[in-house]
Amino acid sequence: MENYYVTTPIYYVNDEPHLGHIYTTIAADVLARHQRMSERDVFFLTGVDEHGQKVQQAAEKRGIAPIELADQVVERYQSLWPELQISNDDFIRTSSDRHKAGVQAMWRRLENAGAIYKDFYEDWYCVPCEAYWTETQLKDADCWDAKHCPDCKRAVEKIQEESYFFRLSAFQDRLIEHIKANPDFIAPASRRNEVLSFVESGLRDLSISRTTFSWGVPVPGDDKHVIYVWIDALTNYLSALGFPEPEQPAHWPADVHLIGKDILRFHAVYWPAMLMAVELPLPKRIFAHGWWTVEGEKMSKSKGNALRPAELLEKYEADVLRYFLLREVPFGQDGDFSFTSLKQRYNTELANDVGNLLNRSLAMLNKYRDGVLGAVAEESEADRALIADVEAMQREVAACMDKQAFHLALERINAVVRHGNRYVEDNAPWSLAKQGENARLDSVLYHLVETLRLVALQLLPFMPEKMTAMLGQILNRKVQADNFSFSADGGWGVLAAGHQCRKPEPLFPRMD
RNA sequence: GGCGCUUUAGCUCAGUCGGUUAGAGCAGCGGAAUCAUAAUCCGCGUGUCCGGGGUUCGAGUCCCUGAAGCGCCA
Repeated sequence: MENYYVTTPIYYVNDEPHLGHIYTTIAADVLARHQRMSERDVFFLTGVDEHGQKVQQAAEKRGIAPIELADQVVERYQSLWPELQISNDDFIRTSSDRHKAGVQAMWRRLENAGAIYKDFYEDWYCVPCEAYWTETQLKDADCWDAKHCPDCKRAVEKIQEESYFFRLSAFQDRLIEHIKANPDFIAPASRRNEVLSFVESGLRDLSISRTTFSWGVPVPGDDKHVIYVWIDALTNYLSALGFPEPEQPAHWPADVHLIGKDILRFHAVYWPAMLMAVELPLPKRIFAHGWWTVEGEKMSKSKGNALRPAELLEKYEADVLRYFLLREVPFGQDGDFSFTSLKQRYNTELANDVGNLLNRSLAMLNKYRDGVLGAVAEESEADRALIADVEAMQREVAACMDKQAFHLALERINAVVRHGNRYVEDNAPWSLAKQGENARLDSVLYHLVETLRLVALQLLPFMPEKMTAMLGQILNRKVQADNFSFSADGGWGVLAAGHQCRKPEPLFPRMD
């Protein structure tokens, strides 16, 4: 079986879960579920980044140990994921022993490869932002006199410390070569351009250790130093797979790292360079998605308009959120979360189109045929067109998923649903029933139910609960989302004549 | 300041290699049907394709230039 490895970033425990976190994780989940249905050996990883000065200071402020603070926030993530139907195979914590072992092994291998050296580091640091600023950056931002952070305007501290460095500059040419030779390595294309121009403008070596705080993984053989965020956090993608035992885990390299655009450089430049240094294969793809605004406004703490996942889940079912987030905005672009728009998509696409097609089809099957599917005597032109459309949808959705084009996949599925509704009008089963044309009636109803079944199968990764319910109505048995595969269930004609369907129950009741 | 991207119907956007009347969804207007969650289906768009210049038999699609917005870097 072919492997498939998909990751989210590890989320920083200084932050409560918000819309951006659930967005990335839902996207990863949909990919994982789709690939499992395509019978690939899927490993879907998410987790948390617990280390760093910010967490250490926040914990001190509250008078608790960093690990206690981390435990509290970790709990929020770990209880949230099941509610959103997230099917991750593992959850990595950077405070875990297995991760620390992986990070220290990574460090040693970088060291053995001659990619690490010790020097002095001098810079200006903003603690709240965890950002370093050079003197020129402060001057350019007109912040030099006041000595404050160009981002948050709070005070920056001068920092000079002994530090280990990673020879990032040594990998500049190979990175450029790799990005150019692999057009799909960084997506979307606009991000790829940005990374390329960043690398081409010249890379500086990277400071990779700190002596100013202790909450992290110690540098092997030099306990004064803690390994700084890059090597610590990025190595999670390997440590979760057991690295360094084996040195190249079976699921490596990752098929896709899903990330927010804010951490693109770390994933598309630092991480590949590190992997080059230790001679491991690079991830096949890095996809940076966009940001959400809420009702047209940027989310921020001061505005208090950040959407809390727990509150959203009180208002909407997980599947509805999953659908909306991936349908509303092309993955990779920024988008706006508005309740009006969510309701409109729900009512038009889910309630009116999918839900109602299911409902009217099963209602007619029950009304005219006691819920029992008949045989298809003769295929009409319209029947063949419908089948061809369903099969084209299956191919095209698979292609979309390979490109993380969720919105296009959903649009394509919706097109089949609309075709189904048109097919109902064109063939008017109610007239066939009235005129006693039972052979044709059976055939039309069969094509509808089979179309619905295959539509549900394609939507299953997006809306596991809703589609389980839909398949339950069609198949008339208790079903589980992870028992379906495209090869076993995806063919046209799996349902046999004589099959009994349930009476319909509204799947997506209209919102007011 | 450098590099890049975007600007197409009321709204959100699609338009591959330049080639017949520039498309989709939503919203709006009109009609049909009645199986259904009053849902569905059909019909209806004379849009300065941001402005200006150019290349070409022909440009939304290529080149130059200007404007507005955005991103990355400095």
